Amino acid sequence: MEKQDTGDSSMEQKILAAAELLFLEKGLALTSTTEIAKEAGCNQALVHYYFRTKDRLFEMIFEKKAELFMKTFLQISGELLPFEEKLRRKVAAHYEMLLANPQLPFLIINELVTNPQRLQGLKEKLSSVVGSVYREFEAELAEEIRKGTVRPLSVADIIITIISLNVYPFLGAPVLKVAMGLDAAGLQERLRMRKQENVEIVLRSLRP
Amino acid sequence: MEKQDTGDSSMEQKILAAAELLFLEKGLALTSTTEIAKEAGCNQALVHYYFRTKDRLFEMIFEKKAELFMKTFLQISGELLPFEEKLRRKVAAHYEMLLANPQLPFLIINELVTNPQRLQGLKEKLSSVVGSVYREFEAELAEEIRKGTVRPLSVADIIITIISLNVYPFLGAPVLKVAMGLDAAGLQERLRMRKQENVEIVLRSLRP
DNA sequence: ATTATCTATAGATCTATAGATAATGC
DNA sequence: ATTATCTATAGATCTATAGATAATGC
Repeated sequence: MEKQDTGDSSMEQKILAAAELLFLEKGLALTSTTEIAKEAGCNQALVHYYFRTKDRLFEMIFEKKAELFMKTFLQISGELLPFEEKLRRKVAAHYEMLLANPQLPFLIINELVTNPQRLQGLKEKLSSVVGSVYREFEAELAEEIRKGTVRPLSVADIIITIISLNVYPFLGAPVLKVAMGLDAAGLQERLRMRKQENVEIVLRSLRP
Repeated sequence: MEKQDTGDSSMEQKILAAAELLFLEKGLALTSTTEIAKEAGCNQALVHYYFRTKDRLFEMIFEKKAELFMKTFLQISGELLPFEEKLRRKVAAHYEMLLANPQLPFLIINELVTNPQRLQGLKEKLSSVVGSVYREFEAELAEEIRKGTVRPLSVADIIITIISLNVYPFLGAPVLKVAMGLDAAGLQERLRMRKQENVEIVLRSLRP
């Protein structure tokens, strides 16, 4: 038998996992280190022993999640596909990332609204990667507009459309749930079906 | 000279206004009664004298705002207009309400995610009014679908589309600002231009 | 008299650290 | 020896209330 892998079960990892769970649920301000310790199964001092401050712990989790949130658009690029098909896949991939991480939008929006200076760090971290993809998409879009297969639109507008359609249902989930009288399973089902609808709406929004 | 109108300048009103300002900015949890008092220009005990608990004060503001947020769709109904024109106006009116209250979506989403039981009260308060408008819209939509002027879609899907497109830009404002390198004025400008685009996308999403 | 406002404070957090003890690796 | 974990606590909030004083309405 190999030595048991402690990578996921060491107390440090347990604290990280507990913090992620709670931060995703309630955000930074409403989660106490006492609660994190309880969830992880240790005392509160240990949280500080490993991560020094609550803010540093949060930052580690937040940066990882924010990167995930913002980088999804990159995944499909580079492949040799027609514009429409590539876009279709990007929208779907973004939506699938959200289905797998439904609490992500809340974490990010909540934190960036209440604590805008956290954006600065993110910006520097992401601008180089995001910038190149943005320019690639911009060039492809210009070509489509020139050919007349897409109506004149800015990249920014298209991205806002995609993110709005994909992200909002997850942010508004509690409202949707009550407004439509759904339980957790019904909500899940509805969210799953929304993917195709979003792809469809995005494509329609581009037609000349 | 008339006696000065104290309706807006009484300390009670000042506290309410200060609380609204701060709750909209940071939500319930991050706003202290001490801060509200300071903003209103009194001491902290007075906040409790008038409103007993922070939660009751929050609830008064929240319910008013939530009603505003959810009732906008009602405004255009009843008028004798073709379906498309009515929808056009509803989407625009909803967006204009958001332009006038850009922090509203954050307040509501933030609170409903972190404190879902607050939904119960809202549900009872709104279901009767919202229900009737919903059914009216449902009937009109069914008629359009029968005529073949709108592709088969559920009311729920259309409402999700509208709310997603309209609400998200305001929730994501901090991200947009950084992502596009805009200042406050540039953001304002971009948000204003988005109204027409949203109306356009909604109408395109319905075509058969 | 009643209502509005203030000062002071009890009691409940919560974060971060100091210092003691237990576990581990050499 | 070093690292992990615990207990205890200082110091900083923050909410809510009690009780004193000032302002107002009759």
